[in-house]
Amino acid sequence: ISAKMFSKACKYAINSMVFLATLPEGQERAGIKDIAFAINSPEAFTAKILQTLVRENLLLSIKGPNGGFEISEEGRKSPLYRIVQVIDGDSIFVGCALGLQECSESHPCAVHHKFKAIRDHLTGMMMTTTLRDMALGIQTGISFLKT
Amino acid sequence: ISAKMFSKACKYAINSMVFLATLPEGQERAGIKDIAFAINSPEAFTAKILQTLVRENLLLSIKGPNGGFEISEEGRKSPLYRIVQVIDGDSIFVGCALGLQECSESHPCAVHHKFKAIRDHLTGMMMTTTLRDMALGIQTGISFLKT
DNA sequence: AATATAAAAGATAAAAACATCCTTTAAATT
DNA sequence: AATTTAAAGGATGTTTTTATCTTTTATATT
Repeated sequence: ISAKMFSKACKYAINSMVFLATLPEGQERAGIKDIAFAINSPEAFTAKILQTLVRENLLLSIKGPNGGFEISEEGRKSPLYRIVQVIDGDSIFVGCALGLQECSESHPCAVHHKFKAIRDHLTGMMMTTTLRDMALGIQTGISFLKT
Repeated sequence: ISAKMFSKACKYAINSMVFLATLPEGQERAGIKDIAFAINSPEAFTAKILQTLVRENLLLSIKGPNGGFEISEEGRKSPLYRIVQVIDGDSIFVGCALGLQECSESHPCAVHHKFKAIRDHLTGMMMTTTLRDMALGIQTGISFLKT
């Protein structure tokens, strides 16, 4: 058994978006093959996930020769939070750590307050982190998309 | 798809331990039926999880009439961190948020530093939170194990 | 010793997540 | 218009997680 902050689908989604964000102006489009290679993910599965991002208007997709995916206006303005929300829902940001159906200030689980601090920390970070920040790290060789 | 800080198995493990920690001196043992009822979990599945906790010496189990589970010496001294580690492993504390196999200071993912802060926050909290703390909240009616 | 109780162990099943493959649709090029 | 390219959509398969059921083992009581 293994706990995870994000699902694999979500990790692929984030890395795909970051990769697309690293592409230079004028050629900001990439096909699924290139994306999957860049982030070392299974191609078909990644394609499915990108479909969701397209449906949710974070990506644009173009069919046919020279087609591919690119980040939409909305995607460019969206915080990391939004990608997670679209793929994993927001249970990681609001759900009870111990599984209580109704966990709140008035009916808290045994670690409600301590966890709230962590969730808020996480939420704040995800709300303020942008693709641009992340892409910049990749572009300058400070951070990496694979291995 | 849904991300989760802890697996269900782990939540059941934690809640079971907390419930056992709330039992008064002299009758600190409970059977699987009582435990599962107290934390609103599936009985058979919870039993499996407790087996692991017994194997890892966080719990003692006694078979036969008046048998059941109780927290071991080691269990009583262990931080919440240990329960998670036993059931979910420590990937939540050390794993890469974006799935990089080798994610480190020298080869970081795009959110390595920001996530490190959160993981450290989480780890610190889990290392310092004790069953006793949690049980006290339950006993005083400040916090809850179910609904 | 026989019986009842309760956990351990093992087999099996259901659901969710992860993943692939094949067909269809849309767009560009010849 | 025919052909090629590439994503969308649908069906299907695999693995992991969650869950249940049955049999076995250990302990206490009669």
